[in-house]
Amino acid sequence: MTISRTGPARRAADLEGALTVMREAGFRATAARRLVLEALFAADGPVSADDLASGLGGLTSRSDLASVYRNLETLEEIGLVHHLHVGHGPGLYALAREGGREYLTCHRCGALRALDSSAFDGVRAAVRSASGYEARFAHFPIVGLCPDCAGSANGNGVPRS
Amino acid sequence: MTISRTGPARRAADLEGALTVMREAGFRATAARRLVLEALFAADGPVSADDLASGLGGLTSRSDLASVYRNLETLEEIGLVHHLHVGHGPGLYALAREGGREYLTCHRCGALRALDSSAFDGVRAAVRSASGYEARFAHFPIVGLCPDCAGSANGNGVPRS
DNA sequence: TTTTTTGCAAAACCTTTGCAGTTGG
DNA sequence: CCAACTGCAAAGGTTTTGCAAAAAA
Repeated sequence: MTISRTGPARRAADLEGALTVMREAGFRATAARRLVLEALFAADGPVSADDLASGLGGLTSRSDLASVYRNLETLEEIGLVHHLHVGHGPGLYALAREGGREYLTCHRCGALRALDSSAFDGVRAAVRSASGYEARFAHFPIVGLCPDCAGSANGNGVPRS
Repeated sequence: MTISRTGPARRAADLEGALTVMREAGFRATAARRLVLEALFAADGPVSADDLASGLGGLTSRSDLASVYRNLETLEEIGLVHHLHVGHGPGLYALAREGGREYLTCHRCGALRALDSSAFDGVRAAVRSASGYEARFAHFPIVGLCPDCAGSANGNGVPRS
């Protein structure tokens, strides 16, 4: 499957709530899925599939990378998870939130900033007026220079993309 | 090398002009570079390294993919070429243009639209006001629904990202 | 001649897939 | 019990790298 047909964001308060949602959606509550969800709840921002499979460096238990990918896809179909792509790195996954979040990332320092979708309404209007496109920054963030990097002069530092 | 330190856009009118710029920058004018440049001049939009190595499907001569990648990197350092990333696909390369171009792409149909950087000034202002970030859409385009796809209802079709 | 560049092959990186064995319901 | 799911291993697509041979200046 090449397409991830993302469902609407469905918020679960905790692990058990998420597993209940899974069962209601007709999926099984397996150990592998529990591990992925535990790691997602433990993470404090979007993380890679490899981070999740590695147990976030000791925070949670290790699991199989292929299963993590398969389960992330399933969780995303259900609407419990969403993912985005930052620069040249691996895809990043996070628990979905009510209303949705969209992102900005700094090409100099790699900072990733998440805002509620509504914060981008003005940007969307500007894009619409410039091009007619209806922009979304949930899956591919806006890339630019963050205020910190813009502040610290310009010629030094190691750009990340 | 992980970083492509893009030089300022430097426009060359034709193949020989581009090779002259290369020599002035201290690089050799080799057959492999000539092939890459020929293909870039022949292409009518951003194309992948593989497209270039394959001779654009018969339009130009085939060449070695690894050399194409190395030469694209060199050409980008010099400022003759720039590249961007669209969705999940391979990187796309094009000859640089005066003033620079930035992009929008449609996540439904894959359309890629290039505009002069100045067309994005309003968008940049909106991003600055929402977040303080100084946005650039030259390397990672704005992703959204193009007017055509937005027009043709919404439920069908095959999304490309 | 000598330093740069090439072409091939192999590796690296992220992600997907095939399949036999396991498990949740 | 049996369809859904797992874990491993292998493959896929893009890009990078090592290295001996070739070629530009």
